[in-house]
Amino acid sequence: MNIYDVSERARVSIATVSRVINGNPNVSEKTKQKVLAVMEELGYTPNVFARGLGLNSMNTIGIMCADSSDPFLANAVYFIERELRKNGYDSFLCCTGYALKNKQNYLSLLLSKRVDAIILVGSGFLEFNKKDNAYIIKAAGEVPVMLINGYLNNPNIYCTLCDDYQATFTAAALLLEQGIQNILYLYTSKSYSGTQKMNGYKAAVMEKLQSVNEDLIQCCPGNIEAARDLLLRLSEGGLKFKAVIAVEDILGVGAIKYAKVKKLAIPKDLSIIGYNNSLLAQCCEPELTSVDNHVETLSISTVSTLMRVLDCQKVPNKTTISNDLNIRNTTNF
Amino acid sequence: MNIYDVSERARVSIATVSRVINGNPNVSEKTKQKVLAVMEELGYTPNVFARGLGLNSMNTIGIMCADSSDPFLANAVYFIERELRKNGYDSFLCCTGYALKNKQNYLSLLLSKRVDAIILVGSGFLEFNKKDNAYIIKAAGEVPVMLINGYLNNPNIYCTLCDDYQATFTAAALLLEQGIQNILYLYTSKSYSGTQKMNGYKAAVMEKLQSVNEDLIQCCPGNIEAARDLLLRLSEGGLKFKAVIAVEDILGVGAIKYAKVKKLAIPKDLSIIGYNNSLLAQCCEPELTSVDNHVETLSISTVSTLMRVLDCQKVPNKTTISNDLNIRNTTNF
DNA sequence: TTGTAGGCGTTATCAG
DNA sequence: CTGATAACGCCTACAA
Repeated sequence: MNIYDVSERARVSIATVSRVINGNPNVSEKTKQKVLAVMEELGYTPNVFARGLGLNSMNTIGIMCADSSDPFLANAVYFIERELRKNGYDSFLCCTGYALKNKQNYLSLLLSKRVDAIILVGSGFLEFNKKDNAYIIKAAGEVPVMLINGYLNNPNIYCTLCDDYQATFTAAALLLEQGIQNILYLYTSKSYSGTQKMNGYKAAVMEKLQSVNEDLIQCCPGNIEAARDLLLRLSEGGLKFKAVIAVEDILGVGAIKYAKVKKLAIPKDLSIIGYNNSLLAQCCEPELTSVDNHVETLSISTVSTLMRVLDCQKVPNKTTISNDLNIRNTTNF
Repeated sequence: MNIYDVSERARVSIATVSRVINGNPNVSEKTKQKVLAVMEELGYTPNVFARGLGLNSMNTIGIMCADSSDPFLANAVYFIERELRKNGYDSFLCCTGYALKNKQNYLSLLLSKRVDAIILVGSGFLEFNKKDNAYIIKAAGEVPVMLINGYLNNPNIYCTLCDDYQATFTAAALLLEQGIQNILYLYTSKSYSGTQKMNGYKAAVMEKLQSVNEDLIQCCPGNIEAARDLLLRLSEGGLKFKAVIAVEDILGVGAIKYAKVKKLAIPKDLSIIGYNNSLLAQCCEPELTSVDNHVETLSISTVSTLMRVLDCQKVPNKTTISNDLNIRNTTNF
């Protein structure tokens, strides 16, 4: 079943069929209807390979995401897909994991599939060591690369970020204003957005207290038990803290579990602020105050920027989305 | 940059280059090394379109998933992707939403991309009205279709399911054995797996009590507030229940929130069992007893079945994975 | 072991 | 408005 079958049955040339398929106006209405009818009758669909061979494009965007079971990333992917669809683009999704080698492999795999652009979802794609980002910059030589929550100032790379610095700055400032001085900061990685968040926290503390206690800045694996146990150890080690700011809701939940073990009242003895405003924040008890980073807006903005890039319009290299605090019951705001 | 450039530079024919690319043994080691070196030097990658045009395959599997922000589905997609990768296949992911029309569109879109098979993740793809499943059966005429948590007995359709009937039967039986007779059953839809779950519940109740009180079977949208409010309304309407079996963890969390409002002790006044053993079950307080439906096993089994199908082996039309109860603190087991 | 040539299904350029 | 024909890049008989 190909264009020849259609042309034969419709008694026209394949060129005419091709014109009808592609909405070329240089076809008489009558011929067009005839061809359309035959295509319908035969259930004909153009072969994407043959088409791609000529056009060298499949109208497809590659999406990379380190872990689609991370609720924040999953949401972002969902919205991005939806927006791409609206614009007539399909997408490949790759769940790469966090290993650099894998990320590189998947990226070249996508390029080898001749995608029209690549979207990297989540700050996990930017390595601390700048040399390790070379593969992204190289890819941008072939197709536009969109970065969500990461920043790389290079040609053909476009970044959309939420203002993580402002978010943790505000969160810390609110706690400090209540007279809470020992704020424990829990982070998982020093990615670009991880660094932004930490800087926001430090700046707020600096502004109010003129110095930062590095003991209050702790790295922790991203699961409930690890966070809970880390806090228990720190507390037993003599560290004093009256509040926790966590860079992910799941760590915030860990802090709640810690409070439960130690029989601390929330927020009286311990205030807790999570990040991402995910479902987890509503599930726990008490419900978690959390930074809402507007993942839907972020996704929509990314896709709309990409569409303009593909349309050869001039667009800014960096777009920042503000975020705000969703206040629930783990803080006394 | 194409096969001709390579052949020219390596001073061999394109056929030889093609042989090297495809690992054909009929190439002298010396020639092979020369070609390999040139390919490396030029950074050559075969064009997938040209390749697909001849072979009519891209080594790509289409995955459809109603909502990748649903934790259960997101997990399944993650594992499926991983397994496909291991087997040398790439994948398209489509997040279709729940509207029939969209599902149909995405399916034909995937077929038009010439995927080698299609995996439908989640019971959300089987409609109650059998006629509405015709598009799936039709697709199976072109490529193998894998169904996860759905069952359709048709040629070229292969189903992998968790034993939902057994799961709810066991859950209900355990509660009944404790003397709890009024078990409220919360479901979200009458999909295939939804029906299986309900039948399991009913069978257990029938066996013990010889009759089922239909008032105890309630449909509820899949979010915390809806579940909480529904239970509040039912309770105020005079309905008595000492336990809740929910077909999703999120509804179980809703039940916990309900108990909190009514100041009911868990599990003393109200036992609750969730489903999927998701992260949510660990986040809430008390932590939720939940059916673990082994999503990783389910995914692995699906992909391995698919690989055998693509390898033209004879495989069963239906594979069932057993599941078990992860007992936490919302029950007194 | 290597090379030649035909075919895969479209699109696009010309010529009519 | 329509048709013939040359790309597009690869694979694979078949021939040497």
